[in-house]
Amino acid sequence: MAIGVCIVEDDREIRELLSDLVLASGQFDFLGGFETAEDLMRAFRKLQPDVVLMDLQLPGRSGIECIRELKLKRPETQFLVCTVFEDNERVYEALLAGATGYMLKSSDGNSLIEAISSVHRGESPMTGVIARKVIENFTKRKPSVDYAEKLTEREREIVEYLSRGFRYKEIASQLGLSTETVRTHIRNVYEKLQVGTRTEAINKIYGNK
Amino acid sequence: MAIGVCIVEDDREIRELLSDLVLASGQFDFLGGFETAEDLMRAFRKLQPDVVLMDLQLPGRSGIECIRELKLKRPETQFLVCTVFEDNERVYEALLAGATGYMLKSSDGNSLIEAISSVHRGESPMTGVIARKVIENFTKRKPSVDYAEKLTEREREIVEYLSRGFRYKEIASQLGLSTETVRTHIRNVYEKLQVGTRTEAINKIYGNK
DNA sequence: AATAAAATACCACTAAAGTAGTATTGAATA
DNA sequence: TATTCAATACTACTTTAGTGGTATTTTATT
Repeated sequence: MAIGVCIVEDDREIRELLSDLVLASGQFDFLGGFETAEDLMRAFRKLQPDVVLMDLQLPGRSGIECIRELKLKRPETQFLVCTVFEDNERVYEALLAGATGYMLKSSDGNSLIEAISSVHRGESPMTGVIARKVIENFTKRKPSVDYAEKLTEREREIVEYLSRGFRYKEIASQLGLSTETVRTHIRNVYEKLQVGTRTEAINKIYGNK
Repeated sequence: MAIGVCIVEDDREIRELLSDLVLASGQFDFLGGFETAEDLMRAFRKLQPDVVLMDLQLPGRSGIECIRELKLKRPETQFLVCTVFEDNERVYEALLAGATGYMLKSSDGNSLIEAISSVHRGESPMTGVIARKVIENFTKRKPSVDYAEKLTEREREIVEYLSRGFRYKEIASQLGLSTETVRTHIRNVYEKLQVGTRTEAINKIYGNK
């Protein structure tokens, strides 16, 4: 069964160029070219594409937002960004949103065709320049602040239980405390972390984001 | 001025194969092949290579340790890993240590030659498979497919919001639903995952550690 | 055309989480 | 020694989360 491919690109000429490329290769099932993110989003459910070749700068909703939403709906679809930009910020955003490949419009046709197969195989095609940006971005990512350090021993202990989904009274009985004490500790933790719920606290400390 | 290249590889046959490749290309100034990390480290100061082609599994000190030390001494030198391994952990470690390219021994000669020029130009040559691992490593939040698969589109979407700590009514307004609908979806999610709280659901899907 | 699954929505209820204020005790420390 | 911090604990209250039952509409599938 052929790989279903959609293209989102506002410039008509480029869109047709890409469509021709995909069609001419004979390896894909071309499902359609779209001018805007909204157009794709409307058709997405019906088409269920395997790969979406996506420009980032679009009229209306940005390609990045579009990827974020659609990737949630259907994680199997691979989003291959194809744009003229290769600035750090955009690459980073796109990948965080769920893109798994990042190519430049200046790439030659064969590379693009190969990139489409490649993302579909579960790889992440990208140029060496972009790969370097990705690496720089993620080797520099430091654990910002160690929130856990702000907490006392007891608080850390309790947060650990919190993160496992224990109830206040369960934590209390585990640690031999009163439920009210647990409640107080948690209140203090939230105050220190500047959060208001269990989930926010866990995300802040264990960095689930 | 030609690019100065060193090779570190314990297998003599492969080392000579790589040396020949580098020499035959005519693009590089081949500075020497080394059997161990220690050997390179002794000669490093004198040679001041632009690019080091480096195996990771070596007798004595590991390639990763070697990169860590030498990259500190001379950041201009680009370390291009060339190994048989492409497991997540090793890729991650090598890049953190200061490698900027990661190729497989199974690559063909031309790709390797091109990769050497590429790292020297400030790019990060790597295969699509490795790029995917890098991306996965730094975007995290890889929902366990087994559980996520059991959920419908809408449910996955809502769980994502849940995991970020949104309240029912916040999710509802984000998605343009009634709070009661959100509540119903979440109830169904809990039923499918056999859990009873938000935190348990998140841990089951996104994996707590 | 009939059926199943997904998405939507409501009511009523209980349990748990979170907010606010306060207080006591022991240990460390300025 | 006076003070701060960590740990303990209480009352009283509001908000959010989770449970159970039910029902309508749309979309896919047989």
